[in-house]
Amino acid sequence: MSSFSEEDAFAGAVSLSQRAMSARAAPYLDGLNPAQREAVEALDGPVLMLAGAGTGKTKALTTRIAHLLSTGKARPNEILAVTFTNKAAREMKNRVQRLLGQTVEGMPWLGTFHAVCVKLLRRHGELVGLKSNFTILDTDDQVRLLKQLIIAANIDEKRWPPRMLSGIIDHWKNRAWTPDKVPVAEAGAFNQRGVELYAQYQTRLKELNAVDFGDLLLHVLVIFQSHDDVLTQYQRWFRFILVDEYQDTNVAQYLWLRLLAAAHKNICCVGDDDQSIYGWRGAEVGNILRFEADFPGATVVRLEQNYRSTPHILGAASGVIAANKGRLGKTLFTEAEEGDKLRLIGHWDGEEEARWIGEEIEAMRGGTRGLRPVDLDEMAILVRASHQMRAFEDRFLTIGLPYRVIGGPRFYERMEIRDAMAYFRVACSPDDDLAFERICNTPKRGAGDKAQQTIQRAARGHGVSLLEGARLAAAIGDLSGKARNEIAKLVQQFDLWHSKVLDKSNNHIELAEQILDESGYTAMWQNDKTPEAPGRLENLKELVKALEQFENLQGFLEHVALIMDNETDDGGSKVSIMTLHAAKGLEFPAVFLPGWEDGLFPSQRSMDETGLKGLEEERRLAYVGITRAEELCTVSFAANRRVYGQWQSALPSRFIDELPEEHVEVLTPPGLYGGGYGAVAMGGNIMERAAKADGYNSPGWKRLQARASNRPMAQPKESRNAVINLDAVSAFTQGDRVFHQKFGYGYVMGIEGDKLDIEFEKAGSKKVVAKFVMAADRADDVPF
DNA sequence: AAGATCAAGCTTTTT
DNA sequence: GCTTGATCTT
Repeated sequence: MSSFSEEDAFAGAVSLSQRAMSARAAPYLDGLNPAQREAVEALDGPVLMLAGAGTGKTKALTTRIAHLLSTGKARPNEILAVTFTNKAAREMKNRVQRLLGQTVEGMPWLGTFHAVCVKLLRRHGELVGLKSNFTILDTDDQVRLLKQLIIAANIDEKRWPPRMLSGIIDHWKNRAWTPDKVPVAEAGAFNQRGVELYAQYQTRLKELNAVDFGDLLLHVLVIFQSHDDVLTQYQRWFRFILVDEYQDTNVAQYLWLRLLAAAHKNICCVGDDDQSIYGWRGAEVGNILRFEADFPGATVVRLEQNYRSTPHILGAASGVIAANKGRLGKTLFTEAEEGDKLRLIGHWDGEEEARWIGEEIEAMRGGTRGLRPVDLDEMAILVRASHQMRAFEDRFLTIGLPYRVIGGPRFYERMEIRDAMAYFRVACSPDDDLAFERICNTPKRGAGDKAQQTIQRAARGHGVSLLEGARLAAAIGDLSGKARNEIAKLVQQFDLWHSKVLDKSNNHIELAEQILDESGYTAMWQNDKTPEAPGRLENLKELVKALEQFENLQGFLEHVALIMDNETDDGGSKVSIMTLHAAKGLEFPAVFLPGWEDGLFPSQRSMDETGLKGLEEERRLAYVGITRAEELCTVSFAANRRVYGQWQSALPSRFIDELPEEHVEVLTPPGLYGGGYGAVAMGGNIMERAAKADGYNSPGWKRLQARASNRPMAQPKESRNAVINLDAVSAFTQGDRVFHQKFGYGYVMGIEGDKLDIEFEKAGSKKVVAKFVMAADRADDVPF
């Protein structure tokens, strides 16, 4: 079977004039250090690039692509370059273009594993029983489907939640186990019914002409394994393979790559075993550790010169990671100036930690810390678990410190976006039962459980889609009055919308707006009085705007499933708050690492579930955290913390003991040290170190003291922005109705300095800096 | 069928 | 402590 020709399947136009390029010198090679240069120039055969944090990995990788292209070794469409995130793929594409100083048309095979697999599967899906227009389910759809199967199988969904099954199936797919390949030892998972349900789920997906994320890879792998001709074609076509973040690959991805590289072995894997932090979702560090065994004679290049951090930061990070066993081992070095030591500070509780960090950020911003003034964009707070973020959000909201949370709910995962997408999905493919089910009673159409069961029955009885089932049920009269009318109307509307989708002369953006308006979906949110409603409407507008970049609705839906990132930065300088996981690949001049307490970090659960393996992964997380910092890294811990509403005390993280003393400066909060609870917070070993470092004479202590006496900041209510703030305050009087981004609507109950005491309708009574509040009647005009 | 009230459970996250 | 889902009530 070779149904494709080179022209259409790999339609990446070759815009580079190869001969001209190869004749010229390669200026892009000049900026490389010897190791990077070696990694770039070893074009043939297997290469493992062990790239430590901040060693110019992306530079080496992109230069390698540029080199492949400009030497004429490969055309843009003959290079397979896979990443894990869209962001990484985008960045790579941009940098290759910049290196070559011209647009590289094509590179159609530079993308995420999933995006590449979608492309392959659209073409060869029939080999695993898929039509080329299959839909991609996200986790939400997946779980709802599993729930139906669990109920149908008469299993108590309380004891055996769908999420759990979804996790098990994902795990199996990560390991490249189709239902027939699941080992007996594991098959009994989920109340002995795991494999059975897995098989049913796959059957159901096939019926729906749908795949989940795991399937994208697994199906392609199965095709490669069972269709030699197809595999051979791609082995020949992808003449050079590059893999980013190799330490994060799972078994399925590993097998996939190994098959593709088997013939020519021109595979270059880049990664850092010390930064493997995704074991819990199937990544196998073993893949990178085993590379040389898999590809005998591989060139192994170590990138060890770090261009990011100061020696102290690097030293602290190396000290921690050294405690891990089974590393490939790298010794990072830098030519940077010594800089500040990593700073360590203990606090009484989580709130105080947040307060201290807030003040520290303000001080650094003003240049008070003895450093240059640091912009908020240059600072980040990296936490282990997202619930830690709240303390910071609360604190920063109160003191009026702008922040941004990275991660969080992604745009396309938001309820209103998913609802809107479901409408579009049914309009495009009336057979999309999952989508229909989602919006059938949203907004409320009087079609509750009972009505939906009737529709289901009608559909199943006649072997048709839910939409058709609804048509039948409404026609026959199985539905009660209100539901019947409403459903009949909805079916009619979908007929109209579907015909408009098919009619190419229609503008898809107008159609999308029409669907959202006529269905009553927009109105539903307009009538909603909850504080989130305006934001949701804004998101819907955003969604419609995103349509502009696509030719039609179908095209949009196809792409959206794979693009889940949400990079909406509304300008303005802000401190970033994110998890350590989200911080991988990023860097900041100043980094705060709060919550270094045993149980929280390293996470108790991680250690309980996977023992030493888990602990080592936590340690790598610590390593990732420290190495994000360029100039200043501050680790902190709290003696007490409220977890799920309960106060709990904890000991400083064991990772703190692993920080080499010579790279650490122990800070003692002014006025707290020796004051009883400070000592408690510091714990025994930390106390020792504090004593050795002679906290009272350390530069950090002096700076802190200097700051405390110089800055009026330390006294509350007399902020440096007093003028501005008072201006903001004067805009309000008691009793005003106001709107706040996070807390929603409320009434001003009192004014205290630059803060307003507001009774929020949803959030209760809060004191908030005036400039973060607007008059309620203006709230509707302001996009946020 | 829809709102209200109550119990349970709770890392890390990309596609 | 707070959100989510399931059950109860009208």
